[in-house]
Amino acid sequence: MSKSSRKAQQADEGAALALDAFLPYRAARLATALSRALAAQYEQRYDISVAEWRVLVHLTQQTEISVRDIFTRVDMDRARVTRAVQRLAGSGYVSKLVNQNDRRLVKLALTTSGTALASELSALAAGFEAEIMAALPAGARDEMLAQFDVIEAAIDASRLSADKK
Amino acid sequence: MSKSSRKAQQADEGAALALDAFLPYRAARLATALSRALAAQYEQRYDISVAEWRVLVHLTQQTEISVRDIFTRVDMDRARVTRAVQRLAGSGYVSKLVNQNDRRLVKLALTTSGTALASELSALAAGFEAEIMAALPAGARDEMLAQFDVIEAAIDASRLSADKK
DNA sequence: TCATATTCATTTCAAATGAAATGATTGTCA
DNA sequence: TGACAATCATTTCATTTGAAATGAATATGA
Repeated sequence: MSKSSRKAQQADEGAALALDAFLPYRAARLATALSRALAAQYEQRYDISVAEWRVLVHLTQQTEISVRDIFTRVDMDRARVTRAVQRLAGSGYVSKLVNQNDRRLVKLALTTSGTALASELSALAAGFEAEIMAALPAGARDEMLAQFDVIEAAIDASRLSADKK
Repeated sequence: MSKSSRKAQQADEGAALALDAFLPYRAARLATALSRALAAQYEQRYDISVAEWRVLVHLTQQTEISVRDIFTRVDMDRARVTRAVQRLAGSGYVSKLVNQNDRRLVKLALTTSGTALASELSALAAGFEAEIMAALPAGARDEMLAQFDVIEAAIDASRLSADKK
């Protein structure tokens, strides 16, 4: 079907929103494409879900951390973090201790094997990203991330984001 | 907590992957932030889900279309499209007829009220996007979408994406 | 033409998801 | 100090999700 023939099928009312040029839709599509492609690299090989992967990587950056610390920073539901942590603890990748300063908190940390796994996964992820980003000019990635920051800030700023969950 | 104090907590092994600078994670975060903020604008007001919204907008662009046409173009599962269509048909926004040329296919189209709703939603969505994108320099949006195209193409090209669902 | 394969939409079923409830702990303030 | 509110992690429960199964229709090719 040619592009021009499409016009004949256009709905008559008003200017139709072009979904392919609509940022929220395109962002969602990009995110699932990236997530799927990356997950295909590690899911079966390491039997790790996306949520578990995020927790693992997060623990690489900050250890001795609580469930709350993770889900506030990592854009996941509290329940999802709890479940990911349970599974990682069950597999021996993460240790769970009670924080003695505040016994409501859990003190999470990578075990030795967890650290090793996180290293492997980080390398895999970095390689994946490098391979993908090779298709773009040099500074494009950082520029893009900076723009993401601006957009997220704009969402927070305007009361567009309602009350946030 | 200062940025430098974080260093003390860093795990020792290798270079930690910075999640905040990792594109797949950032894309996912951006997508959910945009989706949530936009959905907050219409979900309760129109009682429409994200999936239904996508189907509706898609029908604005091409009418007389099948379920398959939608889910191949719109990055949704076939089941999800079927369900969204069922709900839209139940609400009287979309008509479902059997395509007489190929009776396996469903012929979807917006009803009058569906067209009206789609117009309202499109306007709402366009306004939302404009408000958000006002935070970025002029050409930034199109440039970003072009980069998304490149990234998606790179994912498809490399066998990184396994066999695609 | 007939048998088989393929394509389409839907349904089924198990797993993932997240909002709200729960129980345990700590903070607040009278 | 003690009552009440707030915070944390977990669990519960209803909903959503998507992979695979199903059934109907069409395509293929012997």
